[in-house]
Amino acid sequence: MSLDKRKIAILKAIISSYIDNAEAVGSRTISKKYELGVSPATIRNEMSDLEEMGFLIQPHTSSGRIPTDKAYRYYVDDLWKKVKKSKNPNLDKLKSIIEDKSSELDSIFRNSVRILSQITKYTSFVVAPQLKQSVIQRIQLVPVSEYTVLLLIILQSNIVKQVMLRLNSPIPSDQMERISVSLSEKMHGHKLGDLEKIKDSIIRELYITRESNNDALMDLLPYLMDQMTGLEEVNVFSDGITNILDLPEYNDIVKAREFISFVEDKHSMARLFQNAEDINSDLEISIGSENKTVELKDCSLITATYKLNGKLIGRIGVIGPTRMDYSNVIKTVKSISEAINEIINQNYNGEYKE
Amino acid sequence: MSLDKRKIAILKAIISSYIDNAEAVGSRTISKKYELGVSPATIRNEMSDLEEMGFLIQPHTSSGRIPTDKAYRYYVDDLWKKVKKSKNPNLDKLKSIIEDKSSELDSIFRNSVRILSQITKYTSFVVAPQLKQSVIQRIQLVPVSEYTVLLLIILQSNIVKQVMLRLNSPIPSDQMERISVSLSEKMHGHKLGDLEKIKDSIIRELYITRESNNDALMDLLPYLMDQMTGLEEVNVFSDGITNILDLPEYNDIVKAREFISFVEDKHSMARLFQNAEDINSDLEISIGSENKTVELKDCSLITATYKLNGKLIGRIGVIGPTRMDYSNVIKTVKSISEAINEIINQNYNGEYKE
DNA sequence: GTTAGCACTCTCAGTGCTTGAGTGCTAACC
DNA sequence: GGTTAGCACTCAAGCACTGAGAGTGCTAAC
Repeated sequence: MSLDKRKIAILKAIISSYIDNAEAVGSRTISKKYELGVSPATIRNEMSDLEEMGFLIQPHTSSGRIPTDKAYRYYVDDLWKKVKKSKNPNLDKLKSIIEDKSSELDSIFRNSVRILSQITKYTSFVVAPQLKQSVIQRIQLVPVSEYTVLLLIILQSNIVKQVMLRLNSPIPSDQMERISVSLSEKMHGHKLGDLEKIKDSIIRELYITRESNNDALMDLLPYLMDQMTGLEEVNVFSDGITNILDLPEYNDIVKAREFISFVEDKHSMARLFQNAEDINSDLEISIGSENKTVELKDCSLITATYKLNGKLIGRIGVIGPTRMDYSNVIKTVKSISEAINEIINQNYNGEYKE
Repeated sequence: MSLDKRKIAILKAIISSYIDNAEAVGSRTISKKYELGVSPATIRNEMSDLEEMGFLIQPHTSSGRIPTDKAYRYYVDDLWKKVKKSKNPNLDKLKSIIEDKSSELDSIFRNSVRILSQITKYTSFVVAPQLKQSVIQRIQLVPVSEYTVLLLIILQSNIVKQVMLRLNSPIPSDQMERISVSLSEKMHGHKLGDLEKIKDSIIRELYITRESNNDALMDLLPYLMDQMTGLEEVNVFSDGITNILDLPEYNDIVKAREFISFVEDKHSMARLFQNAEDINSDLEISIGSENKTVELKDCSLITATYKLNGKLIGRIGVIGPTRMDYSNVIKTVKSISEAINEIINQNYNGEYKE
């Protein structure tokens, strides 16, 4: 038994209908709504075949049929061929919305997820830069008050991380710059994630050099290093969580609660993309049981990467039911990730020109 | 008809029982669970009186009774007398949890709402500093790369706001400091919220002075001022939103959705505390219909202020059903707000000592 | 190979009945 | 006069039952 043209047409019709209505699709519905030129009885025969082939299941004997994950996979692969090369006509408009007011990374991400969930009507999220891989450019201390100093870690990607330090004793203002320079020298070129490892050796080196005369620095150092190594938190933004409450599949409070808990938990979201190997492709679609996480076995995940300097640093995407409007979501995720990529590579990666 | 001792005992018993079970309370239940020494029939008579006085209502003729907002108000006022002066034995423990790892404001707030919702099992939130009232201490530009500069706005409260600026042309490094000083001179002492108003006059003044020779500054200025005035966003953190899905009153998806949408919307949350006059008291309890917002007419809100320099800058609190565990929530909100106040006044307001 | 017809299945919404929790009222009690 | 037992009454909630409707699979005819 093979997937001939008519079977494909019927399968697509069933998937479309189910995506629209979330109701099991019967043969009569198909023959009425989609002009296939055959009677319900014929469609019934084909549907029976499709079920045997694993593309459809029947919730109960006398009901219509619903697509399986395998069917969605087929549908999406087919769709992808068409969308793959399509140009994005609204790129500039999207960019200006995303970059509205501020080109701060956080603001870019927040705007992106907002617009993504507005367009798709599903839940969207960004797993923001895992800065562990980022290389330190230099360190700058900025005095704030007598007993507080702002520590800026300027990364080579032009991202700036900040930590507020509390001092036990004031640092003379003439030493502030010297300390910044010393720290920069020691840390320049190291990855943020490696700080933990090289912490002790940096402290040792500074002890040996003339810097050990610098009391203020030596006092501050262990505390400062501690604060810096505690920076690797993953940032997750999400939006449109309530959108799923409009979907009939989440009429069940228990299911809704599970979903929301999962999405709201940064750690579970971050874990989705922990194994960097799996997520190399720019656009990744994971349908139902293809998800490794049990909690998402009824969901589909469409995510895209964003890169800086060609290096993958995070993912943006949409979570929805397996019955999602793949066509729209794929296009939207693709467009928005393209927009983000252009924005951050303009702003954080060298010669920006108006 | 007056609230004699027995009526009060019965009323409290009914409220307790309803807080625990969310089920209309009958006379038999009261006489069995709470030892009042009278028969159900007597309790029935008293309940009938309490209903007439507006403390109870009956959802339908043959059901038990549930407390009205008026009853909760009485209950809470009574409770407050006892809690008011109580000391908080866990203050130091709370402080260390809240200040875990970082004393960054954002991190303090995030930790606070997390622990607040964990303890209370309701939804908690912080409406973070409205910086409009904050006074600018000085301005500092920090070079990040050839075409990017980080603008730091250091406020007198030791809070630092940052904006990333993109340059059309590089600023010579010897001018960077001079620009910082000029800007600081002009803006020192002004409120962040007033920038919009004084923007033009600052630009004019700088034109008149020798600074107008400083091309880099004059190029940058309008863009910089625009970015600074766009900073007044309100920050809202929340946690434990899913907790409400465990409550029977939110078994209804529509109600749950309304609630979550409201809490997730920063603007609606911020609006709760817009009228500064209303919220002077350190601990504010707003029950059901006492809330001005229609969306919260079935909710109670328990919030506390946090202050810097004696000046109110934000609120932290809990939203839950009117049937909430007031005793626990009031104590917890009180403790946590005390902890926050101590932390931020140590860190952001002068002489910190270990 | 396609289709009309028919028997069959299963869900869903509506109906009526029963049960139980709770009330209000009355009359008796202390 | 306050308290209580007793009783009739009310209403929601759960349960069984029913009929309608949507859908299928099979068979026989086209």
